[in-house]
Amino acid sequence: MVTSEQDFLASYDPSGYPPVGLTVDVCVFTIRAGMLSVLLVQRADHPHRGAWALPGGFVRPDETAETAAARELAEETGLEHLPAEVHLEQLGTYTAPDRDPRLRVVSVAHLAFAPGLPAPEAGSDAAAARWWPVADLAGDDAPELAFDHAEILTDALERARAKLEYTTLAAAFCDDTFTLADLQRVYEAVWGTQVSRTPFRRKVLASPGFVVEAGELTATGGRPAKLYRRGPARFLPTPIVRHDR
Amino acid sequence: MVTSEQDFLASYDPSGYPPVGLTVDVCVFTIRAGMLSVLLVQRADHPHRGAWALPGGFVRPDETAETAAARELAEETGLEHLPAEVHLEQLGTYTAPDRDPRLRVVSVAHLAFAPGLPAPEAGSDAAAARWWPVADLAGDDAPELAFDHAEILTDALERARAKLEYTTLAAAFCDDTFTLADLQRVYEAVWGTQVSRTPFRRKVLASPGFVVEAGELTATGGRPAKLYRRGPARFLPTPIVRHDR
DNA sequence: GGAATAGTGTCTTTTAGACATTATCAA
DNA sequence: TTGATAATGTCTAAAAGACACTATTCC
Repeated sequence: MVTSEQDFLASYDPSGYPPVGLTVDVCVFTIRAGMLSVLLVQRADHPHRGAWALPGGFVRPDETAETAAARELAEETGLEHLPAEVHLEQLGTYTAPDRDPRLRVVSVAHLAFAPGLPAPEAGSDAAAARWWPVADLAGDDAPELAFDHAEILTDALERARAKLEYTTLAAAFCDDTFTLADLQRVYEAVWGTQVSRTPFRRKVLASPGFVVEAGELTATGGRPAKLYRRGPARFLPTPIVRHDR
Repeated sequence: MVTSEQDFLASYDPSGYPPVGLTVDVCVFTIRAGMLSVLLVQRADHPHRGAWALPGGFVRPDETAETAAARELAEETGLEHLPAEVHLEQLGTYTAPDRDPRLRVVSVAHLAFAPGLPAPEAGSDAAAARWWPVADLAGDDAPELAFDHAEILTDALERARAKLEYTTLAAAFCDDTFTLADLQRVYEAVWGTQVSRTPFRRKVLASPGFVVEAGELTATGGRPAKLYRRGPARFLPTPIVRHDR
């Protein structure tokens, strides 16, 4: 029986195990034109040349996976520093031995929520970079996704949808100040369903620390709406449940 | 700017990056004597000699992390094959560069729920192996945990407690047949709180596919209870919420 | 019969959901 | 004034939670 201690000793010998590459991929969601969208880059090189992929890259020796994901995210979105309101969390790790044809690459996938961000620029490793509405990634003329990124995206979507139910993370999609209608539209965009107004407003306002009044009003075509900011709460006392339909 | 493609090329050269070890750790919970318990092994070698650790080991070249976790779990519990009712899922990946003093080791932690299992045997790499009530891992005479395993355990506990709210996984802690009182005791053991009977029973029986009647009765000191088996459902239509106190 | 445990009925309070009503702006 | 959007009030139905009551076994 091979024990883990023997494995450990074997690992001191570089020939004991084949090399393992450690990367991060980031599935960053934002809402653009009312649609849930994800940032993808088009690969300039083999393998999967021309296919669209989640932004990502290798974890450097002094980095944690999360640090590397934040760096990649800032680089790909062209920002000097990642804005504090961007939410970043680990999604899961993808370890199929043949997921990269060149060598064993293990990817720690991350999930990020961001308010409106500037249009991205292509890096030197990417032919192009753009926001894709997630609805456009399912149909017949959906682009091919590289590696196992379609699976990662599916998992990220499900995680994001579930997180809106019991956390305050929907506000991470909003600008610094926002109305309750803005927040409701986030839920509707992410879930792809209608949300009924009255229970939604009641629930949000009854959740301490979800939102706090900013003291200002919007100036739009209708009655001005109160503006809110993100509150300190991270979890909802009782969930906002989604319904099919 | 270092791009991920340059990183990829560098990784073909073994000297481009220091070697990365890929391991799994498994946080397997069961309920013994009414207490939520976790399997720990006592380390026989440095580093952290004598400290208690989560069972785990290296991922082999042909394995996924989940396959490796299932293998380690079966080995440590002394079982030939992992019983089908054991639930195993990925918890998260721990990547702090210095979490192992010998070389960079990235660990994909897993979470497992198991019904009553035999007392484990120590492997060749472990001085001892035993089930620890999680309540005994917090106090003053709690054992020292190796590496970052205390952090992993904390994350696993929180995940387990949350999962009972919206999934049917509590039944994974039960034997093949069980009573509703057994199931309620699972919730109470994992959450460490009281659960009130009437709403609990109503919720369980109103959740299609959570449990199905086995058609038999217990023969105990009181009125015989109906026995149930695990149903096909994996998620609850509405959550069973925990309350503090 | 009494203790112990399982199961059911019922009452009250809370919450969800639908919908009507009022409020405040711009054109 | 009209249209648009925000905010509030109200009614009904469903669910949660507490608790009492009944049922069935062993001693």
